[in-house]
Amino acid sequence: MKTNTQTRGRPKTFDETEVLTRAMHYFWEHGYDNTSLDNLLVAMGIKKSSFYATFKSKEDVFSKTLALYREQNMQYMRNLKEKVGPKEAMLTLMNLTIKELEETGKVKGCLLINSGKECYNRYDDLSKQISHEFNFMQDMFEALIQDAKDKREIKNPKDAKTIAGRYMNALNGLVVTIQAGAKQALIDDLIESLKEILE
Amino acid sequence: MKTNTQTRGRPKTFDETEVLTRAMHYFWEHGYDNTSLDNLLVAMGIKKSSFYATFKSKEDVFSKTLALYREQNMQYMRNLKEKVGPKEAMLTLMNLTIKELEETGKVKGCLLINSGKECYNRYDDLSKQISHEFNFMQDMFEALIQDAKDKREIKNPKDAKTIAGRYMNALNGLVVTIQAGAKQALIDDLIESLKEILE
DNA sequence: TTATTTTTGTACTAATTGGTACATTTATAA
DNA sequence: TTATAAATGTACCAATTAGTACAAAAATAA
Repeated sequence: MKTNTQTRGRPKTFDETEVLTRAMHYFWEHGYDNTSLDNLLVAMGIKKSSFYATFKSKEDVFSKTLALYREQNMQYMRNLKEKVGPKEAMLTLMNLTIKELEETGKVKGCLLINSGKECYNRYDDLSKQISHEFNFMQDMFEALIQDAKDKREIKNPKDAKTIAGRYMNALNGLVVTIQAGAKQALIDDLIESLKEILE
Repeated sequence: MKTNTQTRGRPKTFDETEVLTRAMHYFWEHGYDNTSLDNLLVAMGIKKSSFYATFKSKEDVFSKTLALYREQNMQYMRNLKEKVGPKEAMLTLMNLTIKELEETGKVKGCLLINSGKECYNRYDDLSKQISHEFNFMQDMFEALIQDAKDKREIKNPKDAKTIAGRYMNALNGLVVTIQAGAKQALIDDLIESLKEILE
């Protein structure tokens, strides 16, 4: 069992997860196609030569950021649940979108949903991966709702899978509705309908 | 009042609305950015020179197809309502998506919603137009729901604007959920939830 | 020092993009 | 026939795209 990570030659100066996280945020903001390699390199803070020495391609990096997004989100939700309970953790997903809209006038939406739409029928491998990550996260939401039901935070008699599915569907709907330029009154009512689902 | 549309020179051989309709379907299938001018020309069935003699730019054509989409949809809904009543007309929107999924394994979604997501924060003029067309259609849906309520087809005591907003939101959510690769069980329940909104 | 590895810098490729220029052909009215 | 407008065909443009090649510099272990 050698823990000797010291190898000969110049040591790596950047952390792979760190640059992938930066890439993830750039893809999240701009989408996959609309992210040029040059801009991506600036966002990641590494040069083209280092990029291709570390990763296979732009698609490879995008794929890794999708996995990272799912992973970081699930970690975030686990922590949040410990702090504020499962129902409040679910409501936080919605509240983050509301806050983002109030503060910036825009919403980015879920990276997986955005990428699903963008890659649908165009990038087979990515689409399959997105489906996998999406269902993984959906299962986590279901578990959260089940937890909230067990704790009597949610009275809704429907089963957890149904509640989680409808809540996330309405939330993802809200994002595209905002992005299509809906009026505030409609947005406000959709927020109200989201709360009702978790009652 | 001269109705003499006959002008000197070679008469136009293509109908503007016809080629715009073809352009609309291509944009609907592939999105704005992912539609290259060359492919668009093939879809429209005209040559580049005719294209630029008739339209200003690719964006100009896209903008015109967005208006056309809204117009054709509203016309379609008007006719449908006369035939099957307002509630059934609304349900048809959902049924068309279900049928499309069953028959082709894919869903295109609403052109305005798709374009809203694609143009959001990138194409200012288009975004503004999309917002306009979207709210125009949303108002029509509200009127349809009101009609259905007046005819006692819908018992839901919530006001028409709320019901229309929630129904369309859930339907647009369903599309992105499918495109993200959701499992059939989730899709089926979301369809059930859509029906419940119109009860 | 020397071997090794990372990182950088520069130059390049081939393909694709939306759009322009312009001469030629075709179909009509006068 | 002649003037006119529509349509075609061909050639071009400058910018951008993801990705490659390779030499040089920098940082470490041995």
